Amino acid sequence: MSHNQQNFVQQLRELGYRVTPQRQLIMDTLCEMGGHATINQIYENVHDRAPAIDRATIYRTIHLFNEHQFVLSAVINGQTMYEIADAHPHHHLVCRGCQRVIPLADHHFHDLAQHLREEHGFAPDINHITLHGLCATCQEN
Amino acid sequence: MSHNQQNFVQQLRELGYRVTPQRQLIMDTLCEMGGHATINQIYENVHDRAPAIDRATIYRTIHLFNEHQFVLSAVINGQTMYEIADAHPHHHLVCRGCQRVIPLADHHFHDLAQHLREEHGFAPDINHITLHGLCATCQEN
DNA sequence: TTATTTATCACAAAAATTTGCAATTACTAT
DNA sequence: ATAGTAATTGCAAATTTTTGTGATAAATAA
Repeated sequence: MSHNQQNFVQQLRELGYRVTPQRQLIMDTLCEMGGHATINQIYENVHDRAPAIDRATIYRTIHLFNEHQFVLSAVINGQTMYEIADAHPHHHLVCRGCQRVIPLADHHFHDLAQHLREEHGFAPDINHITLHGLCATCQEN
Repeated sequence: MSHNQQNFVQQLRELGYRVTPQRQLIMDTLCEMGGHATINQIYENVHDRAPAIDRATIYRTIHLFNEHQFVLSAVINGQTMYEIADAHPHHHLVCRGCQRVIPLADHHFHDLAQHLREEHGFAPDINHITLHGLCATCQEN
């Protein structure tokens, strides 16, 4: 029932999709879960409230949401994690040594994004970029 | 049998892994395939030459190679693609409208990488970054 | 409201990926 | 060379993800 939720209903309809109880519940659940969640965690949360909802519906819905950027995805430590796209774009550095996730402010990608727009006419999705690498600690080992 | 291959054998041993015929054949195959390949394409190529090699071995081996950056992965159009890590780092812009893949030269990430190193002590893997977004053509629609 | 249309759903089946395990084989040290 | 050891493999089973399909229900128009 958040502000996001209102937009979401309207946008779904504009895109020609139907607003079903399943989709609304899944979106509600995602909002309440907050941070990163796996498909299975999402399923379990949804299933607690509506046991009849099938896994296939979770998969199809999350993919639909992701396709239209209602939900963002990132592969962290081999697991695909999903997160609601909110008003605070942020990025992650994932260390492949210790699997630590370091949040990164938005502005670091501004120059790059601007360059891509100007030189390539390409509008990058820069709401949620995940870069992998090695953190300071793990570089020493 | 390429130059890569020599390094690869040595590096595998240094990391404490064994150099098996399976691993060598999979590496050979990846070298010969060149560009992006799905797990299934890799399996089929390997299977043609060595039918006894199981899919599980392909999965385990590709994941091992990816973990140690012998092989790079990128999710393109929902499919995970694998590619040998070669001497020519490059990046991709993937359009989520038309699924077109636009190659991008290495130097665009230099500033960003330097910043991450200096400010966060983080050493990013910038050999093969994939950014998603909308290309010039698809933005008009 | 009610009827019509068609996207979406639950279920089942298929396909893809991961995991457990006994047999094999690469490496190491004798 | 040979023996010892431990990682790796193929196979089978388990798990996860995707897909096909008839029944259901959301949107639209009368």
